[in-house]
Amino acid sequence: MTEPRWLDEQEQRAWRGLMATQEGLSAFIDRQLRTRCGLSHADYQVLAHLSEAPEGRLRSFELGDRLRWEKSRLSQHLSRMQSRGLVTRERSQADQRGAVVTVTAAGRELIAAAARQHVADARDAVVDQLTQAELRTLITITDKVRRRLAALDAAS
Amino acid sequence: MTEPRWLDEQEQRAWRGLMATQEGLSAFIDRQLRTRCGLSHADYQVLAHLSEAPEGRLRSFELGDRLRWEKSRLSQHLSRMQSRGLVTRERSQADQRGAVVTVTAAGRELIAAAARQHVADARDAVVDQLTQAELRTLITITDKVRRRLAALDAAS
DNA sequence: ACGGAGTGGTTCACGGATCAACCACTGGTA
DNA sequence: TACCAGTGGTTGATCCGTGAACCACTCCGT
Repeated sequence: MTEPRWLDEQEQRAWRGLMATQEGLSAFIDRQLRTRCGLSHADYQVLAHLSEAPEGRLRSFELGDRLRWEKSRLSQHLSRMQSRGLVTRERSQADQRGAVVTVTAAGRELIAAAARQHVADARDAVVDQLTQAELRTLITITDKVRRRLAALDAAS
Repeated sequence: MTEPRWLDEQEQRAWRGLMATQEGLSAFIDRQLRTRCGLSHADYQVLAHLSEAPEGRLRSFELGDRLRWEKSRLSQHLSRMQSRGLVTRERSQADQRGAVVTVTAAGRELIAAAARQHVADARDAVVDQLTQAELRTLITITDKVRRRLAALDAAS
C-alpha cells in the first residue's frame, strides 16, 4: 500500500460526490423526521423493524442484528424510547436471559405518520429525481458495494 | 402529505440499498482510517482541506464553510487536534476576531499516509467495483441528488 | 449434576456533536 | 466618534455512540 493508483478526474468526481451526497442525505432525512415527526432516524429504524415484525415484538438481540447496532447502543436507546412510551421491554419466557421488545400503540401511531414522511422524503430527494435506468443502475451499484463490503468484512 | 405514493418493488430496493450502503460505507471508511492511520474520518477531512490550502493554513470560518460543520463542533474538534499536535491556531492579523489554523509537520505526515489509505479504500470498496458506465451514472445520480438537496435547503 | 464456556443484556466512563449563551472584535451609520 | 448590529470564535450543558467490564442465565461435555 505504498503507492496506490490515484483517482482520475472521473473517479474523483464519483467518489467525492458520493461522500458529499451521503452526508447531505442523512442530514436531510434525520432533520425531516425530527422536525416533522419528533423522531430521530434511529428511533425510526427501531420502530420500523418492530412494527414489521409479527405482533410488533422482537427479541432484543434480533433487533440488534437487523439494525447492526452495538448491543450497548441498543440497550441505552431502548431505555430512552421506553421512557418516552414508544416501546416496552419484558423478560423473555423462553430464555430468562433475554428481553422482548414491543411497540406500544403510541409507537405505532408515530411510525405510521413517520413512514409517510419518510417515503415522501425518499421520493423528493432521490427516487423521483432519477430515471428508470438510473434507478436500475443505482440498485446494481449499491448491490455491488454492499457485497464488496461484506466480503472485506468477512476477510478481516 | 396524508397519502404519498408508496415505493414499488424497484424503488424500494434502490432506496433501502442506498441507505444500507451509506451506513456500511461510512463505517468502513472510518474504521480503516482509525485502525490503519489513527485518524477519524473527521480528522481526515480537516487535514485534507488544510493541506490542500495554500501554505497549509485557513481561516477557521473558511474551514467550517467547506466542511459544512457547526462552528462549535469545529472549535472543539480543533482543540482536540491541537492538543494532539496536528494543527496550530493563532489569531488572525487581518481580523482580530478570527483564528488561523495551520497544519503541523506531524499533521502533514499523517494526512499523506492517510490519503493513500483513503484512495485505496475508495477503490477497493467502490471505484474498482464499477464499470465505466456505472461510474458515469453514479456521478449523474449524486449530482442530481445534491442539487435537489440544495434546492430543498434553500427553499426552507 | 455440575463446571465452565458462551450468550443476552445492562452499566459506566469516555469521546464526540449540538444548541444556546456568551465574549471580542468589526464596520456601517448617525 | 460613539453606537450597535452583525460576525468569528469559545464555552458549558446535554445527548448520543462506543468499548470494556460486568451479571445472569443457558447449554454442552463429562
